[in-house]
Amino acid sequence: MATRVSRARAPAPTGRPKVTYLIGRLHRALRKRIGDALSPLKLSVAQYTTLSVMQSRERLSNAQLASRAFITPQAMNEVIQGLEARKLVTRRPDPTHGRIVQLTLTDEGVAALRRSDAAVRNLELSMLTGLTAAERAALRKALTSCTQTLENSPPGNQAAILQ
Amino acid sequence: MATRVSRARAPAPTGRPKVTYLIGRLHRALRKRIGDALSPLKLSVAQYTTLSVMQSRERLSNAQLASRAFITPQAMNEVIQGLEARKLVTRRPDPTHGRIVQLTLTDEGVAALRRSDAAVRNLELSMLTGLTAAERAALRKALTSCTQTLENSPPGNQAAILQ
DNA sequence: CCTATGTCAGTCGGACTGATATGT
DNA sequence: CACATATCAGTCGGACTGACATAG
Repeated sequence: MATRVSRARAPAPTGRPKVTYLIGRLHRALRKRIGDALSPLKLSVAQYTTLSVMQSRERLSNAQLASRAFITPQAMNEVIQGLEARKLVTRRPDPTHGRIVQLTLTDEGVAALRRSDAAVRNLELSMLTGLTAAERAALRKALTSCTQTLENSPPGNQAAILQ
Repeated sequence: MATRVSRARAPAPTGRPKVTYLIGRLHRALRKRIGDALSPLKLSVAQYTTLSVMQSRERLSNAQLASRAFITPQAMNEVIQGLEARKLVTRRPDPTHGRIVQLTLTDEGVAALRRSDAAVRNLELSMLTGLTAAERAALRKALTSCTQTLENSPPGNQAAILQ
């Protein structure tokens, strides 16, 4: 039979466009723009993010950086290698622990961070055009809430989220 | 009314954690979870997204699908190839245009979509735990606004958008 | 000729898992 | 030995650009 079932379908109780989808789409657009904005500075998005993390607190190990950026140490290691090759960070052994390598921003790294930060900030401001200050704050709060909920809930128990 | 400007540090008018960073982090966590939820169904996130797009309106061409998913036709083509290999979609030439290939969900595709939709919906609901209905609506609205602003603003004029 | 569409090929950034070496 | 840290190696999904053939 002619299945013209268009509106008989139960719409998702989460709202029409899934937040999942919106996040993915925004992420893609944002990544592209940031990549473009950062390309003159020869910085990748991951590198910029890492530099940002290093800004606030220096002398972190690779493992600590990875933990803060919520990626694996291996992935962070690759980012760090790129940054070190460009002399934006320095590596030196921890005086109290032979295996740990301390990472710090070089002066060049600080300069690169400052320049790229300006570019990203402009981009973010333009993106947030159309939202009031209250809406921006609410957006940050909502994104943070979602992320924490996801990261804290053990995998596989989405159905039993009662917590 | 101490509007004292601290010029020792960049004040970051966008707020402390950049929305950019929050989006990236949430996207990563979300992608991982969806991937896990979809792995029993042998579906990738991109494949699931594509199936979702096909659900609402069938008989789309690859170019149309790509446009709706906001990716390049080449990227969509690869996704479609995977779906066709798994017999979740069928391809047949457009009767009125020899070059265009119409794509439709198979019964298996509909079934796979339904099952994965349930999984993703559960995941999304759990993610949104902690947000009121109004906050969820505001989140959707804000994400949509940001995406449209980014997609509509021509590249390279971020600096022209004054705060 | 020009445009849109499909598709092959190569490449990329970012992240993952596994394995391994080493220091405490 | 257990454990954390670093790092090499391989792989992956997802997306991109370029090049090209073809249909209208």
